[in-house]
Amino acid sequence: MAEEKRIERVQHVWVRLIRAHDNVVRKVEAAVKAKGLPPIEWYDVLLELSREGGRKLRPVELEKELLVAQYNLSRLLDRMEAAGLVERLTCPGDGRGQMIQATPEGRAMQKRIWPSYREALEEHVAPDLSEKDLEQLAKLLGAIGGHLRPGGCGN
Amino acid sequence: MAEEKRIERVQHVWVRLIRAHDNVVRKVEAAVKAKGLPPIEWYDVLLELSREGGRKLRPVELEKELLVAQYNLSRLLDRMEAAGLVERLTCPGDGRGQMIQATPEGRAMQKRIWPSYREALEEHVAPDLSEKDLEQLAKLLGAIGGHLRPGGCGN
DNA sequence: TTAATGTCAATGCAGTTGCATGAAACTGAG
DNA sequence: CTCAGTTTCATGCAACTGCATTGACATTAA
Repeated sequence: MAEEKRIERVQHVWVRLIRAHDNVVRKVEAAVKAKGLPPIEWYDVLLELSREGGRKLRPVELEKELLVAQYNLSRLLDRMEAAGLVERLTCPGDGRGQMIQATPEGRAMQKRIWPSYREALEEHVAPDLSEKDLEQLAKLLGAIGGHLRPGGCGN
Repeated sequence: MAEEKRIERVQHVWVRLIRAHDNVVRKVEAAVKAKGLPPIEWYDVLLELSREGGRKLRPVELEKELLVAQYNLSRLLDRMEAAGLVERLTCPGDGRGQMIQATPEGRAMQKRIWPSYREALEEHVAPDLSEKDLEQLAKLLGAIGGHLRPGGCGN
């Protein structure tokens, strides 16, 4: 019965987590796409590569930062490379690996995406929640997911 | 500056919402799949069909309940029908539509899935949160997503 | 009734994901 | 050094998704 009560609450969280995620992600993606900008994951890659004033990263590292499966990242980088936003450099000291680096176009694209992205977040992520609630929600969600670096524009 | 503070918090929520969702969904799906059971969306369909002691639903209605795109639902039902879990009946009074109904196998499958599903939820959704926190989290998430019916086993 | 419009569901196609595997390169024990 | 085991990244294939469209029927207005 204490058990019953618990599972019920867990279910509430489960259902609403999925619903909230769908709701928010769909809206933000739609807003960004509506401006003719690339998908959010592209931004995430570019953001990671722009940290600390621009850096090279191994795909393996990106994988961990971004929570993307290896084969998906491989193909995501294919697409971004084809679009001229990132380069694959040979990796000194490890012949298997590579270093991924944003091209100038990639950096420009990141800067170009950010305003729209930011606007979409403000508009669609919890527009009705108070500052206090936002903070509380972030804290509770943080207890569920692993840790993640802050988002933003990288500046 | 008040604006700055706000967007920062919004971003925290955004990032953690995605991270939490990924984390939880991936684990629950993996756990259920590991037992050779069908994907979660199949359960969701069967659950909806089992409410109120078993009912027929139009795809359009399922669509709204389940937050699935029309074309995806159409094909999801293809698969479930092929697996013998649901039937498409002709819809009296509307020649375009159809009524979806769980077969006996479908109802059996739903009952068979539930224990594993429940166990996975208990284990992977917020295992470290107190009852109070769960309730709070559900409330805050509820403010973000639209409303949704409770999950569970339908009994 | 008819014509225009709207709703329900299916489908072709291209793009994406998951899974399993493979090839190349690194590592470390002997 | 050599070989077994591991890590890094790519890829063939099947399944799934999103988008656009179609076809069938329903509804409304005239």
